[in-house]
Amino acid sequence: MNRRPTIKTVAEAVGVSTSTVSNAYNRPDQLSAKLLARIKATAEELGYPGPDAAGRSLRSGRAGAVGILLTNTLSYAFSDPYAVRFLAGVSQAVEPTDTSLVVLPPSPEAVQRAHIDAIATLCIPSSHPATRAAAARGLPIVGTTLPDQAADPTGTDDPTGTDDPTGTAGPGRAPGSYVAIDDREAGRLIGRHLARLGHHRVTVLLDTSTPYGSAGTEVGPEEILDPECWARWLGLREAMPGAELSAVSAGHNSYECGQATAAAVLDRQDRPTAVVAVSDVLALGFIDAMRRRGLDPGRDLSVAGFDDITGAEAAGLTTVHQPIEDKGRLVGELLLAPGAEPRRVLLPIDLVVRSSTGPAPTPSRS
Amino acid sequence: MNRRPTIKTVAEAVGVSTSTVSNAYNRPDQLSAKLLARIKATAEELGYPGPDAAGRSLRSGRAGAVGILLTNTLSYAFSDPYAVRFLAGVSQAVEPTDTSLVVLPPSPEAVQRAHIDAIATLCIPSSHPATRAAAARGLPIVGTTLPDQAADPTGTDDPTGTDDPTGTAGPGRAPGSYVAIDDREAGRLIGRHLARLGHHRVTVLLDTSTPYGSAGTEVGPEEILDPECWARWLGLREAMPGAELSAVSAGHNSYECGQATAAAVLDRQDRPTAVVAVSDVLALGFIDAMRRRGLDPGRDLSVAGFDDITGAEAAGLTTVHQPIEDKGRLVGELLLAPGAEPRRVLLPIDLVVRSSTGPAPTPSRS
DNA sequence: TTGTAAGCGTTATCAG
DNA sequence: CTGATAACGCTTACAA
Repeated sequence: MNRRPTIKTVAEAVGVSTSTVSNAYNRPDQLSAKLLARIKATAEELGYPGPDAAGRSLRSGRAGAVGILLTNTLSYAFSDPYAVRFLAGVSQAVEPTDTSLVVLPPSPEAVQRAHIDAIATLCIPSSHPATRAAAARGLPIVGTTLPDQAADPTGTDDPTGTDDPTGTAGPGRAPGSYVAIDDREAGRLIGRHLARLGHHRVTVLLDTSTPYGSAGTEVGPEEILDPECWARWLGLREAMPGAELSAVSAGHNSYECGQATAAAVLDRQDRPTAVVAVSDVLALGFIDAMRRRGLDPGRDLSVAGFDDITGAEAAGLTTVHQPIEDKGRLVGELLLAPGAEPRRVLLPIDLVVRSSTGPAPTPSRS
Repeated sequence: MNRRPTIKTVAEAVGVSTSTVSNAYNRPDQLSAKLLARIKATAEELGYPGPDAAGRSLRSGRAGAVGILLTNTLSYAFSDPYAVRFLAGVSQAVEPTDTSLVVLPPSPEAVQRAHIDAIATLCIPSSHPATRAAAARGLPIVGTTLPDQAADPTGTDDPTGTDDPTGTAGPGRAPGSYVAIDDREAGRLIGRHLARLGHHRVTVLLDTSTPYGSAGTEVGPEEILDPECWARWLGLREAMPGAELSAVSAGHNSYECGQATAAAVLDRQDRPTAVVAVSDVLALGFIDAMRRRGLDPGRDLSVAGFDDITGAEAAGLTTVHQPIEDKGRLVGELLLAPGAEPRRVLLPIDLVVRSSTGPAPTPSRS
């Protein structure tokens, strides 16, 4: 039983040097057609499977893969429609280049061990240990949120050449590349919409993928400070200065958690007139729970979400639309071409009013 | 501007040998607590991000990742509910071990370059070039279909120690590890069900991820020979010996293709009394198209699918249930523990009769 | 067009 | 508990 054949085995068998064999795989045009054929043939014969991935990337410094760093468990990535859609977009971009996609749980260890050339962060703050691990490795990072001070809503696609070498922008690092929407503005859109409808008492459903509060618990505004994570909430508050806002932690970001949280919210004494979930999945779960109780979303209680995922339309959910798949695709493109200058892309959003929101009931407590 | 720090940089800075630094990361218990702390500290200080992935795996032979090889494009993986669910299962298994998940398009190149320790194939035949590439690399492979001669339906979970060293089993290779359902039996379940309902003329909707026929085309039975891919069809035929079976290629496996194919099938002169789609997505799309035309599934035409994905219940789709997520989880487990002996797991299936199938209309052509 | 030689960063082995 | 040494399999200037 021999050991697995290497480039050397093949070279010896053919009677050429290892570099020639290497070239046969990496620069086929540098060889005479004859030789190339002969090499490929004996390689086949010997059962040489082609250049070893580890050896190759140790030498070349490239891994041929990009990573997506998720907030939650891996399996979460496959249960959240938003994440799934986003990943589909990334795939579209990387596929033609024979680059593979590595999905990563939010663990610094996993990030360290991953064989990747660049990494994108999905809903995970830049302060998270796993994100830091990526930065420490010196990997090009592409974010999916606006950095800190919710930037000026200049317009779509603004790859300003204006580099900020001093990094005076935020606390610490200069904001890198990203593809994002203006989440704060999205919050404002919903806020203005609800205000216009006369809502004064609204509850916000937050997911607690980031460690603020725990499921079902009420969350005080002072805990919601990271603008990178809670831009939507901040925008909402901004647009409804007079309203009585409360926040409830819904657990993690899923349909089931949306359903479960409904119980807590609907039974409250001072039931709000509107509920805003930080994501559509949560909102859809909430709506489902309402219907099961015989409540009519938009009449008995207004519900709004964010993202406009598949299913939002069917459910009549008022939400803020964003081009999820495009976002993924653009992220994929940035991942593949990690230029020196950070690139920044701002995607357009739209308020989509459907039947789940309606005028606030008149103040007379039913 | 220095080059990126390595294990050596750290070793020199601390004044120890590289092996000690390596141990600090791989066998922390082999060091005095003091030294370990000192090493970690200077590593931090120097910005050493921990052992480099490429170097480490070149030396150790492990990549710390497993791959999933898909039939279709990468983005397909994220649009097919079956695949998504399966991947969620795999994730659950691998996540606790800090192993990452690499999703691979069906390209031999991608398989060769991938940094993985084992690979699972999802709906891709073992004869496919990409699968062969994996075999050539000597990667442990876990399949998700029964090898060739649809095995004896012994029961659930039958990790027979009975190795077949001579490989007399099939044409060529001995069947390796797999986690599968008896797809042929699944076909029989549907077939018997339809036969019992009096159906004689049925059309099968096939996806053409494997290169038999092209979208919308009628497919002759002689082309449908690979039992690994079309076990469901074979089982169906087996259970309906008297019936007039036709097969239609639906393009790829998606809701949209199911919808589109409906047009072709419903307009036919000799419209069948029942349609069996090889997957639920296809069937759900088909049903949707029927409803849009004012046709009532189960009354005007019976429709059945396979897999019992999320949404099948809501649509009232008759189908064969299989534990998709468990399948993924089990595959993940086999991937992590690639023993020498192939392990084989057969998962249980159930016919789930819902409203989309009903008695065949009486022979009088309406 | 092909060969030579020098590592890439790590870890296993074995000795101290 | 720590250190020296030798690979691991490959790529890439550069030289022939």
